[in-house]
Amino acid sequence: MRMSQMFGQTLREAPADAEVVSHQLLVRAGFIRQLGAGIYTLMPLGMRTTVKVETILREEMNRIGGQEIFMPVVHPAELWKETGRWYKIGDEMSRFHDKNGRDMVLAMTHEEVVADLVRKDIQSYRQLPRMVYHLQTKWRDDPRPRAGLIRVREFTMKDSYTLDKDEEGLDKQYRAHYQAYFDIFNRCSLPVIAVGADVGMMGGSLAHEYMYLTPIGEDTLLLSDCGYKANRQIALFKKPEPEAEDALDVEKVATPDVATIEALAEFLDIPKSRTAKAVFLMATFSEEKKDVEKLVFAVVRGDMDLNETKLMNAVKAKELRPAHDEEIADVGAVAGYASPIGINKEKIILVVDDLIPNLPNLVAGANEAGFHLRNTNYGRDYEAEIVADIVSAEEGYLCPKCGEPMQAQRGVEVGNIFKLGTDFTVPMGGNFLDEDGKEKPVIMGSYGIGSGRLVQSVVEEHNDENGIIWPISVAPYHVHLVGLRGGEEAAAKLYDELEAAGLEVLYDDRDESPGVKFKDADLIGVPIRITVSKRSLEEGSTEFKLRREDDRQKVALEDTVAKALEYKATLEAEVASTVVEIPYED
RNA sequence: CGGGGUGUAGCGCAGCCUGGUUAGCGCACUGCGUUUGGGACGCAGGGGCCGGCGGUUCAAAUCCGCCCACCCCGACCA
Repeated sequence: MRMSQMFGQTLREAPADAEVVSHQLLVRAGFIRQLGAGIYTLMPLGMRTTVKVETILREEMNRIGGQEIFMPVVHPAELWKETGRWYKIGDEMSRFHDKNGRDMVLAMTHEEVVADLVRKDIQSYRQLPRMVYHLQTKWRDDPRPRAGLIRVREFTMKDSYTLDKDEEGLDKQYRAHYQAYFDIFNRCSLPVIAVGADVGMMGGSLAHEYMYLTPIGEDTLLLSDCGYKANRQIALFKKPEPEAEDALDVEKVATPDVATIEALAEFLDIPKSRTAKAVFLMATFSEEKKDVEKLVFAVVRGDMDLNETKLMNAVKAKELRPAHDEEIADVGAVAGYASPIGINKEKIILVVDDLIPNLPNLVAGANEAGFHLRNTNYGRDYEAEIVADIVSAEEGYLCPKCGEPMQAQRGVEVGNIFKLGTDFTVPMGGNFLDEDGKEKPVIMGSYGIGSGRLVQSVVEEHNDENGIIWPISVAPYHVHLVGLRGGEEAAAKLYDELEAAGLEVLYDDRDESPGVKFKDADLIGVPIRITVSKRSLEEGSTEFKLRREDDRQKVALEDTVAKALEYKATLEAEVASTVVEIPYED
């Protein structure tokens, strides 16, 4: 590509609304342009890198038996009504009517379409196992797009789906993905870890998330030196052992204008850990066809944070939202001064963290504005319907496996794998006839990688103060050829020769000063730079520089193509050497 | 959805508080000339419904109201 002909330009300054380095660089270097919140155009450079990433995705999916298909981005709503997700998912799914007034949806994901294919095309166990995948646009009207391509509303995803006749088959395909995903990220030179994850709205039994560890990540992970690692949504931890203490009599104390745990601890001069915190949430349950809301009253130790994912799983709700003050008052509780003692238990589901029964003499609300109770004791003063772990793990909490303090780190979820089971094939009738003559639902797995998020994560990992430093595997070009004054003719000839040798070359033939060309080369970040100038030609040479290194090297003009091929091979071999077997961890 | 912030040329910004010539600066862009190994210089240019609507006023980028868009934190999220 001759730069003088390329659509798009580099920017000296990044737009003010780009905060994350990788976002700034992708915009400045001319890879992406924003169209709206969470909606981006891929420019020629961004497109080339994306194609590189997608090629890797295809190769690795094909390698484990994937068959590429292409499913639509617009779906009839009927499919989503069949699995219930039409009702379950809120604003995040965009809906519209076609000209006949039929409900349509923009695809957020494709489980329903796959299940529909299953019921149309799979009849026998002889047709299993199978694996299909596609690369397709997804639309999720996310409440908060952010950080460039890291979190967008419209994005391209590689999603694959496995179809099996039994759990063993699913496990086999799941493990194949587990390894293939590491291979994919390694080929992109992106370091990731796989962590246990909540199955969330996908349902199913087991899930891993592939996390790129970085402060710009939006998920929090808990990591232990012993190897335990999990998303905070589900991370376990070892609860502290409280000191034994005799239960004392309940005592009502006036606590005027003390409505928070902080204020309460200060007012009574006690640690927050000696208080019980009450949190109210409205939970939605499906009963028959209707949704029913019920107030969940959760109690955790005052210094700990409620984990809504754990709570949601504990009460088996499909949705949780903060309760309004009126809803809290309706059950006889007073926000800020609430406790389970003396509450109308008919109307609520009381859930107590499993640490609470071991904690004697906690301070809790009196359900009366301005008053708290000292020395409340679980079992004597109240009992809960559910006792479960409903607290979020934090930095420094003890590892559930080894008991040592854990570290909290942020991460970007660049991929995930799910054992879905029969959650989609049962409601949609995706059955097959098994060897034993019985009809059974096909067992599914679902596996996703967002290509844009992956591209930006690579940039976040590989950059310096001058710009991007692409790994050669996903670089938009292999070689950035800089032609300076006096070297135009030789550069143009070299450009043709390099391309003829199979190299992808970005040739800066613009009428610009050397400074501008070098700055742009650094910004765009192509791994191998070759400069041809009057100065170099006087010595009969060209100048090589790797983007990631500072030193330059003179190479005889006639050896330039060979040298470029050699560098490319070396860099590719380096990347390839990182692709290794990763032990599978549940 | 809650909190905070920003909308003035392609990008970065000043002007607004205290209303009043033709709305300004840097980069980018066009032409000419000089320059040429790390974002050059001179001269001459082009480009703006000052986010939108409404109001106050003789007069609004500037004051007031409503709306919209975008960004950040949180909530949410396969």
